[in-house]
Amino acid sequence: MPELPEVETMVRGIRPHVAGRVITRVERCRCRYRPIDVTPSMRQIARRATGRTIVEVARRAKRILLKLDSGDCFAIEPRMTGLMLVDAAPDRSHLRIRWRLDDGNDLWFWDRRGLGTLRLYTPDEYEAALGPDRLGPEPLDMSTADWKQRLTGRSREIKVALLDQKLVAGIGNLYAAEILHAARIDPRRRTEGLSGREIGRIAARAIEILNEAIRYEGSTLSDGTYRNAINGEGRYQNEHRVYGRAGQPCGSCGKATIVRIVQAQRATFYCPKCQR
DNA sequence: CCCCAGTCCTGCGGGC
DNA sequence: TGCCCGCAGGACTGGG
Repeated sequence: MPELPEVETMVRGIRPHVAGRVITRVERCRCRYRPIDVTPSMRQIARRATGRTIVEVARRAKRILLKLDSGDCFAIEPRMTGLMLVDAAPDRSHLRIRWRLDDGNDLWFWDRRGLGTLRLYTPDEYEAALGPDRLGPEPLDMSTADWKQRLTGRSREIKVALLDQKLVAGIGNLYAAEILHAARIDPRRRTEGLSGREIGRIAARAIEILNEAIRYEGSTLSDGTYRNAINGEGRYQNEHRVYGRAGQPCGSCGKATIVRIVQAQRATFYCPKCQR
């Protein structure tokens, strides 16, 4: 499930192979599955992107950005099982989009479940879709004051709030659990009831956990889906303290057992002793 | 405002 | 051994 660290790992992995290259062709792959959601049409995309140079490879929240010399920008959203790869893939049957580059290499979008999306935005469209009105700030750029300001005015469970991409953009189910465990906050706590000190812990631990996960190249779960740009596995799954560990002893206190509950129809894992 | 259920989709693992 | 069903949860939508 690519979240911020996994998407950042993909961006860093493809960047040296892709930045500065000219797109000689962009096409849908022949695929027996339903085609992924692409806007505008593939014909329009090919017309606007062919012959263009990729001037920048970046990340916004959970999307990979390929900025072109025309000002247009590809935004690839992997959602659950999407991957960006260079001359590699877990298998060929789930390849979805191919960018042919002027050095003969191929950039691929691979997606098993096909929930991912491809967009080609003009600068105005980019602002409308991914600008500050639609998407919250990057958690790695947020201060405690930013968190306080954005958490006030509404009340809901803090775990649910962390998944709200308008509040903070890039955190998903796995890292929300790990951040709240590191911050020692019960995921069921209401945002209005959090003290300044507790919000400060969330701000600090979010940066620590996300940066650590980036250093480990993200989390490859037991389904093996997530891969880096050359089809290698992440290593952060070995560092998980709570996610997917229901029934196991908490790695921090060593006494309590990790509990699994459901919030907003998603699994939440936490330690009832460490997290209050 | 808040919360919930349903939608897209495929693969896998548990239970029988 | 084989089959079925539930689960995984990204973002979004519509209803209460």
